[in-house]
Amino acid sequence: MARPVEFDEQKVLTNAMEQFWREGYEASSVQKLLDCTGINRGTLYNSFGDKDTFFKSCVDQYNKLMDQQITATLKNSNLNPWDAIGAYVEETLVNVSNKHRSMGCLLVNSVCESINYDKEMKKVVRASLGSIRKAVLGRMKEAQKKGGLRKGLSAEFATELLINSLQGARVNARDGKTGNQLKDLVKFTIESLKK
Amino acid sequence: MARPVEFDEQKVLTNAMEQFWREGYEASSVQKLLDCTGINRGTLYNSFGDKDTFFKSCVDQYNKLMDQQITATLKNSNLNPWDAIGAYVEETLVNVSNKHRSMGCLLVNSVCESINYDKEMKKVVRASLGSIRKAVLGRMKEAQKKGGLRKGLSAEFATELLINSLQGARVNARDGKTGNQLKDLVKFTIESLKK
DNA sequence: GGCCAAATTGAATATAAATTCAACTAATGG
DNA sequence: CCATTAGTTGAATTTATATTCAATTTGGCC
Repeated sequence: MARPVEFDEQKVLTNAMEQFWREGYEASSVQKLLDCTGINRGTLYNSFGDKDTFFKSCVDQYNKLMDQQITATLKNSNLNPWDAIGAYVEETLVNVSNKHRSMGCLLVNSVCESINYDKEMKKVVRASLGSIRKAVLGRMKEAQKKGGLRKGLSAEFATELLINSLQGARVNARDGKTGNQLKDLVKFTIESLKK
Repeated sequence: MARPVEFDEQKVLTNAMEQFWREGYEASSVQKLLDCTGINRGTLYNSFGDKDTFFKSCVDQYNKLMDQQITATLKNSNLNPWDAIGAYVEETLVNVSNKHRSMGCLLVNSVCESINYDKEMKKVVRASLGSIRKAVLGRMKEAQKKGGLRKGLSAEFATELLINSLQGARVNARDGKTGNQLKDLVKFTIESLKK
């Protein structure tokens, strides 16, 4: 029937995602996206739409990456709440390539660059932040039920505290801190939440 | 002798600083900088150099703002270390206009957007982060000397923990959190550092 | 084998970006 | 009151940028 696609959609999305992640939306020109993906100008527009649409697809790709990490750690029912949270920190800050770590977090970066994003774009950016929050909150509630949360602390506030620490770490990651330095920072926060 | 300058340098720098702060370096076109400062194209290049140079001057302007806050709080010798740190948090997260709070921190935003900045640009961006760190560290050492720092905690590590929390708060500020919500997050971190 | 549907290509277009510059303007001192 | 010095102006230039499109290619199906 029709001519088959030549590019590998996953590879294209992953490479473009890394470009946006490293340099942000504004500094990632279409030319740079073509260079890093290896696809042609027209192919990009034909298969992925304009730059805005493509960016949203790349954020979706990032969300999948995050979801994999969340599923393997926070949502791992073999782990107790604190171990799951610890595993998530280990996974996202330490067991990650230097390349990825030094780029921080695409979502955090986007929030810091975002003002001109349209409604839908902001929605996509916040979706993943929301799913991390939700997964953490579930574990915090569980920890609380088991009596493992410091007294006077709500599961909701504990969640915000952890996420604040994680987001700070993602900024510090871009500023050159090592995986272990970042882990130590967040682990201290976690200890302060435990009973 | 010569024709006197018509623009107010401080106002120009402040308005341009806010433009870069809100939208970042890449999204702030020279046209936008002309619009928000009210000066003419040629005047900008004549008096402030090219966009890179102008941006550096705006970061310097931001550094002055930060230094004022640091001087009034962290370096206020009438306050004990923890009160000085608390006052700094109050000053930067609560006693600040909604406009400024919602933009987060120019330096944090720049770190998250920075990859293309040249050496000198990164140097300027990091200068202020360094001066906050230094001022906090001074107070942490003082707190430690007075026996106010939690045992087993070095002044250096406590400083990194506080700054991590503050940087997380600056990201959350851009995500819409209120001054009090941000303060609560950072204050909890501070409490976890005290004896 | 020839035809069709869809993918690929890169040149062409349109718009916006950063920067330069020559003409113009304003205040001051001789 | 003119010459001088420096500031102001916006049009002109150059370079990027995003996007479109008509021509071309490809592989399967009748």
